Amino acid sequence: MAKAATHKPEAGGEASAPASNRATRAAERRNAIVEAAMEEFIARGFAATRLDDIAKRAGVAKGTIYLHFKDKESMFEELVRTVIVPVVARLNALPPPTGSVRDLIETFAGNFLKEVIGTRRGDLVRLIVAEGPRFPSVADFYYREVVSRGMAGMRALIELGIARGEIREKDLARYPQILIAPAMIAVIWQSLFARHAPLDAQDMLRVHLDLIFGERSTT
Amino acid sequence: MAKAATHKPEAGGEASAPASNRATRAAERRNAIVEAAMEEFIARGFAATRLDDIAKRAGVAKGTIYLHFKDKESMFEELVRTVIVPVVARLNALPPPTGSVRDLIETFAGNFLKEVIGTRRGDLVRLIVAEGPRFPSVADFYYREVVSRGMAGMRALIELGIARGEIREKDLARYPQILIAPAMIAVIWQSLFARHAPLDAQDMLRVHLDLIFGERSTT
Amino acid sequence: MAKAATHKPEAGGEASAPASNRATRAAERRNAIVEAAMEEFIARGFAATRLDDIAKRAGVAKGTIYLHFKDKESMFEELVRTVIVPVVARLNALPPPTGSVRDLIETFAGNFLKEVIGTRRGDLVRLIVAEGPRFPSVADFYYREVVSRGMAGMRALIELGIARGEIREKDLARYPQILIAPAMIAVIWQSLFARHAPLDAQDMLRVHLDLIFGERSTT
Amino acid sequence: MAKAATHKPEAGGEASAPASNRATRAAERRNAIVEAAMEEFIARGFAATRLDDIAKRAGVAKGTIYLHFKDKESMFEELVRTVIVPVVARLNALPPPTGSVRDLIETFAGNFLKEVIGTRRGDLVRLIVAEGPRFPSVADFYYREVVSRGMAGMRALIELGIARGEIREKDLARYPQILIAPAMIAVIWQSLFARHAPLDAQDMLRVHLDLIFGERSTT
DNA sequence: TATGAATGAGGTTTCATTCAT
DNA sequence: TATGAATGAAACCTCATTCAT
Repeated sequence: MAKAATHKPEAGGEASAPASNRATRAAERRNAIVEAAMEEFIARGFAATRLDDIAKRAGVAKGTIYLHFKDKESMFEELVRTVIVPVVARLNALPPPTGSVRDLIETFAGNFLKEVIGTRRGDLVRLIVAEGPRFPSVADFYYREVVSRGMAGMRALIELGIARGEIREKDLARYPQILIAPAMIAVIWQSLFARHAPLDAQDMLRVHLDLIFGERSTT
Repeated sequence: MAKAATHKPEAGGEASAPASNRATRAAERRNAIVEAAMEEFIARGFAATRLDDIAKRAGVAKGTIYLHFKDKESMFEELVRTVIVPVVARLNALPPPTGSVRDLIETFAGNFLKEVIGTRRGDLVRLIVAEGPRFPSVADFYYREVVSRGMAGMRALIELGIARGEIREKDLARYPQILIAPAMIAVIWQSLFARHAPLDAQDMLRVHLDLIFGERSTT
Repeated sequence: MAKAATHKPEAGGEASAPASNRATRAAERRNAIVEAAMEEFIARGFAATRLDDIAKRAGVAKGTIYLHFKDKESMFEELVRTVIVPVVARLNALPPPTGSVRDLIETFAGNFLKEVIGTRRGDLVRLIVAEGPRFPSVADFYYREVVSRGMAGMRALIELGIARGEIREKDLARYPQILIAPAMIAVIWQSLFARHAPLDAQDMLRVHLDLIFGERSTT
Repeated sequence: MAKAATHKPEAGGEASAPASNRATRAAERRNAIVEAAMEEFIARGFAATRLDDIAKRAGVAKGTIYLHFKDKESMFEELVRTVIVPVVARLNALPPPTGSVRDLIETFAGNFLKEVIGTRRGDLVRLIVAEGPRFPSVADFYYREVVSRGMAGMRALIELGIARGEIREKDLARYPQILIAPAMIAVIWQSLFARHAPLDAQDMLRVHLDLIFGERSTT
């Protein structure tokens, strides 16, 4: 890690020039492997994914993978971690609540849908659902880092909504899952049934929020 | 094991035991294989399941599987069909709507939760979510036989609820998924996070129905 | 084992005809694998031996090896056992001592040399010396089954020789290894240095016995 | 580690430290590699030894090995030579025979046992026995430099003993191997069977010499 | 000269599928 | 029909060797 700064301290300005010492290139390779592995694992699941294909897609030799990961299982586990970390960072960087709770949730969930539905991120969720039971450590990590935090955040918002009188159903605070449920369903729906019956996730979200907050009077 | 007596059971007359003829025994074997395969596929996923284990669990020889199924893929596909058929039959045999729509849904969904959450049937749902993208024919079949019918049924109930004034949110009829969402979430939640935070699916369902129908006045 | 007699009880006389039911053929295959593995392990040592070559030499597919042995290590261990067992049987079937102790030892050791020096059996000894430290279980087995028994037998003979006045050096009974040493040396010598300086093991044995029993008066 | 100071030690004058110039450091590295390789080859045999481990143990990078040796095989061959050379030097520097032949042999063999049994040198003997057949050049070298010289020396001693009347068995001169045999056996015994039955090599040697020279009258 | 990341051939092992019995 | 031994393609993983730095 500290090595990155060692051999070629970048000389100050000028920058762009060599652009790649050993450590940098190693990190790039690792990233390429993570990228490629994500694609393959999502497309085929853990067991059916071949390291050969990951290597080919990442543009490295098979052996190179083993310089970065102990074996296929560890690769899968670390990979999920690696991909999830920025998501967590995002969650933590949420702006403080201003405006109505409904607007807040609508904005947040809207963004979520836009960034998740039909994207690789969404597929990652499905991958975790699919492989979780075989990779308890992955499920645990996902629960700890994403689910439990997300739940806590939702609960806080719901309580705020109740306090402000926007939400009437007081028991909702006990089940923040209800708030998330349609989004989850949308994610799964898209990857399984999109070609039979596409789903307008944003509109469905609006209807769902109407159930919770009551229908909008004017908008 | 008992097989010693199996080989020529009808040695006596010609039709002495019509119930236990070749066709029946074959069907029994096929059932045993289906049962065993379900368990294994659910426990390990398609790719990681070994035919050896299925055969062992079913108490047949490995070769026997190939007398009933063309290959592993076909077995998986047929198997999902086989298991789903009774579910569909159930859906079709629903009693005509009597009483309030809410009671109807509550009863139905309550039963559903009881029979699905934490049972092999629930795992089947997760299995389809997991393997669907690799088995479009499975996803298609599931959509056609279960999802689309379920959706249609839900939509009909919702429209009835709207007509009777039990449901205020008219747009809900466009998204019957919202009605199902918490149940789906509960299924997935149980298999991934039950040990971190068990979920009272029945109670969550009640809260969700309160959102849709309004809180119960007396009960 | 008992299966060998099951399916085709050989019909009485006639014999030669089918000659090979399933169990028999399996045993033949196993033998072929053991034979081939011996050759390869002796020629290259454990680590450098390829299962591919063993399979090829045995005339079976690579996978077949795994029907008989758990993995390469177990194969090596079981193989040494398999090959050593008849040797042990031989040792146990030695005739009771008649004639002079010297004649007895000379005959026995002579036969030993004839059957071991320059044969695969001799190479097995070298193999055990070579791989023993990496396969304690093999060394243990060899010590228990062959070495300790051989030592005990030698000691008994030496004590008999001392009692009869044929052997003067009483302490020899404490080191039966001395009796064996030249034979062992001969085995190793042949496989390492034969082409530089062939060794007449039988004659060397005679000289060694002269040291122990005194030179023969007439012969 | 300490390497930080290594890079330019002679920065001062031009010949400030002639002892620690490039050539010397290279030789030191080569020695470290030889040492480390010996340990590893002895512990695992040729094929199972990894250059990675040798490099790690020697404290150099893997690539450095290739600056000193062409490849793994050459390294093994050169290494045996390197380690054996001092042994040969020792043999050549033996003091001229004074005192009785028995004392001479007893002293020499006693020292040999002390320095070889249970030491790395003894393991080297076993290593050569183990790998010799796969490395004829090693066996040849060992025969030429050590065995044949040792044999010649032993033979001279035996002839001296016969001439002086200390040894009665005249044919012994044809088989100096007999003199060495117990020592060889002891070496092998220790590395294979020490934990089952430790062997007092010095005492066994004494008994063996008693056989050759006759029991000591007084001592 | 020294490094160690990268390579890829080659090894062990697994497992879906076949087929003689 | 049923069996299960046998097959061999293909997977994962290792490690001697190379080469840019």
